[in-house]
Amino acid sequence: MRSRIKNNIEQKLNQTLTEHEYETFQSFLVLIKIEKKAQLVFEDKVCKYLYFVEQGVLHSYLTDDNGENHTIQFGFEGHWISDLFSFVSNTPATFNIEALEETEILAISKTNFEKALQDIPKFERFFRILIQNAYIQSQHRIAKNYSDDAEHRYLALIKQQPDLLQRVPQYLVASYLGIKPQSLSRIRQNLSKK
Amino acid sequence: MRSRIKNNIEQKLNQTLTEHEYETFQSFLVLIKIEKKAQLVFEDKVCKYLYFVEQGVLHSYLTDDNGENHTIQFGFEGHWISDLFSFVSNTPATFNIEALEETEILAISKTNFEKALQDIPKFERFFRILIQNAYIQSQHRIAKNYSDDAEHRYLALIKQQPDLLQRVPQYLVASYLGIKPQSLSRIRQNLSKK
DNA sequence: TTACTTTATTCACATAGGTGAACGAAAATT
DNA sequence: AATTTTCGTTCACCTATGTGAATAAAGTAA
Repeated sequence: MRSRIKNNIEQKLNQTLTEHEYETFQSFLVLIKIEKKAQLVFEDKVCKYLYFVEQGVLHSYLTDDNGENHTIQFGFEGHWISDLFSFVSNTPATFNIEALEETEILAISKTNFEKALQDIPKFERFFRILIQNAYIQSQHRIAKNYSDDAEHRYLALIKQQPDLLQRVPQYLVASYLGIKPQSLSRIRQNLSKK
Repeated sequence: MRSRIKNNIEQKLNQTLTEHEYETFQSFLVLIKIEKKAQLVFEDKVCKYLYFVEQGVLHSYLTDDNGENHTIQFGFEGHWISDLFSFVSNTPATFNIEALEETEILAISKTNFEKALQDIPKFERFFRILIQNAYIQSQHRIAKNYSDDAEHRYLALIKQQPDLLQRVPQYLVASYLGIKPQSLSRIRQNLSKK
């Protein structure tokens, strides 16, 4: 299996993995292929894996009391996605995770996750750094949501990820920005007038 | 030094620390006492420590392009606070951190943080769990900001932390909720009519 | 190709929250 | 105690985004 995951780990650790370490870790992973629109994690069911996206895109979203969906995160190839709280606490998930394209994923179960942490000392460090980066991003996202209006958030997003609108439908981008699709249309219209 | 920090660590690890481990870790910490309104971390200066609040309250906030402050996080006793990105990457902070009361803090420098990770194997795990919890909270905060209006967020906040308004001024609570002080006043007025 | 479904746009109107000012109350300072 | 500063409230008006409907465009299936 030739995977992006080795690079992902080595880059975060800032050191290479030995053959043995990588082989061991690899043996903990399961390869999953799912169709567009297939659902990987269900609200109210325990999320039993951490997922690494090998190829494709997923998104995690939550359904609110009005039945509306809010996209919390996109997971493109080379990124990890899960309902972390559900995973670590064995409680029902609050998020759903669904494929936006035909997608290949590497999944690690909780048992294997714990084995990896025990058997390969570097992995405790790897996961700390992985989560640390995710946390930092999350804090900055909160900060931006407080200080910038939707137009600025949209511009920043497409600047940072120019291919986003080619990969995911616009109404999900709107959802991720915290606005309605009509509002994103309006913003785009205003921008095109400028 | 009789500190809350031992409990904090043992509770997250779900196991006790040996005398030696705790002594070692303790030797890495510096006790700082600061006055109300004293500033611990400055936007644009590198944040060189992780802080554990022994007694008192701090808040981290960011100043936007309009010169307005947005409170990102409160740090009450028993919690950790820092500008994590600045700390790990040695770049200027984006957040300020300031005391809201006379406050006692335990600070760990980057050098000592790295020593702790190396010398005490449990600590890599401890910090992973610490950050993991913070990340999970942060994700849920983003989710709630998307699905709930300011009134619901306010009610959830004071339910979860009933003494908050006794400890910090109302305009900072408004800021944390992502609204203006006048709007929080209006919300409270509406609620009192119900 | 045709039919069907999903997605994007536009519009008129509604609403939550922002703005700036005025005021009083509380807290800090002298 | 007197003064000054900070904080919370209220109000009238404003603006960004939401709402619901109509329509068009794009994508998918038959």
